[in-house]
Amino acid sequence: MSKLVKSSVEGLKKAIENAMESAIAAGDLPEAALPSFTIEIPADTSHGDFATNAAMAGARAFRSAPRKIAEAIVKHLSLEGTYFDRCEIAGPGFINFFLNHRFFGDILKDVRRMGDNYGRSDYGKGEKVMVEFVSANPTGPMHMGNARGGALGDCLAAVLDAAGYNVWREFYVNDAGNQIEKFGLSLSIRYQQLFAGENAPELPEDSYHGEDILDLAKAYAAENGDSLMGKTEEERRSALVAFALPRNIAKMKADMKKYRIEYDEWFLESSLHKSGAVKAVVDLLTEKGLTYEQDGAIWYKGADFTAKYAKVKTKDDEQPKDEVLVRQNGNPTYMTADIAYHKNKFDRGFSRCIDIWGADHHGHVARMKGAMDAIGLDGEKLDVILMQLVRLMKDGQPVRMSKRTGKAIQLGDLLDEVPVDAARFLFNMRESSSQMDFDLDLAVQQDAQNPVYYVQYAHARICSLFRKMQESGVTVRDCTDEELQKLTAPEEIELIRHISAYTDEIVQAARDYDPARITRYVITLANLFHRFYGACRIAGEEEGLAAARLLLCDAVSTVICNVLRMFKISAPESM
RNA sequence: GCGCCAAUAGCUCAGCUGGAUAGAGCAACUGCCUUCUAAGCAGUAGGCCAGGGGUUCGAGUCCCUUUUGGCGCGCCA
Repeated sequence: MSKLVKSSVEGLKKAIENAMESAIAAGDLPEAALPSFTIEIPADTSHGDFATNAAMAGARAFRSAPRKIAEAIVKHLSLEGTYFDRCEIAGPGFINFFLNHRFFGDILKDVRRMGDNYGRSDYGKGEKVMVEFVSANPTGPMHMGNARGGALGDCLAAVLDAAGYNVWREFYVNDAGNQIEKFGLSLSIRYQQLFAGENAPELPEDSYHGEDILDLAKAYAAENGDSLMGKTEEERRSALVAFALPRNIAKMKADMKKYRIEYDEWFLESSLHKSGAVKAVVDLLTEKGLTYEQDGAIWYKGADFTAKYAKVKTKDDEQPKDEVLVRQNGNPTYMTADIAYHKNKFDRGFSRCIDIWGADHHGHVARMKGAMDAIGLDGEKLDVILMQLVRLMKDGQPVRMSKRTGKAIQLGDLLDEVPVDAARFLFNMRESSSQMDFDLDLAVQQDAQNPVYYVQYAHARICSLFRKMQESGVTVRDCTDEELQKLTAPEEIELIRHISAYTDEIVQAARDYDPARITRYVITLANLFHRFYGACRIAGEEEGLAAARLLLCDAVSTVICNVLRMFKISAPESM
């Protein structure tokens, strides 16, 4: 919360508690432990600026009707030294509080003073947190789901940063394991098909059928000819993977950069295998007596650890299954590497790790958290955000997005068509837990009906207004309290009230891992501004009032810019 | 079968740890530019918050259940 709002709310809470104590002492309320109650902002402003349910919450403790309790509280309430100048009892027993007008002026002064830093807080106390997101397989191009994950992860990281966390963005590259095997196989067959025609093997059903594989094989052939035809299958695959993988990774980096996402680190899974960290996990679990061998594979006895984070199966015949750590063929599974990866993260000093996964990975969540406990870490410190998958809609019809069909719209294609501003904004309008349709037609529309333009337009309008005022020598300036008192129109008050909530919105978005909250916030801010703009004029008004309104516009501009900058969306000065 | 996510206006979705008369944007209809950007504003209309139980001062919100949709339950990742 901004300091002003915070001190107002905390001061109010204290005042109410004091009032209850006084009421008890005076015999107006029976002896009882003080109930816990909340202070909230009423939806309807005629119910005051803040309201408390203290009287209703205390109905049971004080064994009395809420309105009677409210009367006792109000009788002993002192608003001395707070921003509130009156209160009233309403409805079933709410006590509504009305802010002194001085509060609104002070908010504007606060915004002007803090500027780019308005909205930032020390809520996170500098805690080191990692947000790992996208982490797409490097075996093929990124898709729509990665576009949502990218916008979500990057903006969540930005929100955490603004809320006072020390944030690290990371991309985990699965450049090892089965998928890479399959990648090599697919490349090898495509390569052979280029030279051997009908004599070449067919692509197996479960390999990669996308055009990108063929393109990579062709690119290799163009540079190196048919030299691999005479080599062994193993040599051919490793040469092709060594050629293709860096290209795919470079493409992912380029796409992410185009999407305005800069990672602190691209972490290679292969490094965990090379360093022995994966094997060390198996050894560690074995030391703890949590492994056994069966059918030539090494298994993890993790059912009890997993159970802590998942609902336990009720039926006796459905025991939670153990997991394979090392396959019969000697290769560790994805899970083993992932345990090693998360151990590595915590070893690097992150006190909290946030992973953004597609909803199709939800079965993995409880296992990974449990595994953290199993290796002596704390599964509670691993937070997984499950993102429901995106459906791409075009002409009202869903477009399929399978990597293997080769027909799917890829992230790169999307960014060629859709402006980055629009993509980042639209993907952050829905909270991660809801399935969403991405309307391609709407996103591509640059002129109208696209919410990102609604917000940008509010900013451009303010800039234009400033230019206009500048022509007659008027610029934004500090205002006296007396001048700020002139902002009394409902449109002005509503707008300032919303501005005052910004810092708290960021804290809540950080707490809930929900950056979409800020997107909605800024849309509402734009809406309130447009209403204000329609109702209140500046040019031609009395000088003091004009100056106060100009300061209000400046505060709106500051908040819109701060949001858009945080989300890496441009804020044009004219449209 | 078991589990995860969801179900709110014609459509897409908000609704903050349970609060007062359930909101917004599209779409529809009616108004508003000789004055700061009409990419805007004001207004009208639109609802058994999927159904049914329960918890309490009070439920769209919490619990149980039914129905419907999406996604999982691999020596895949």
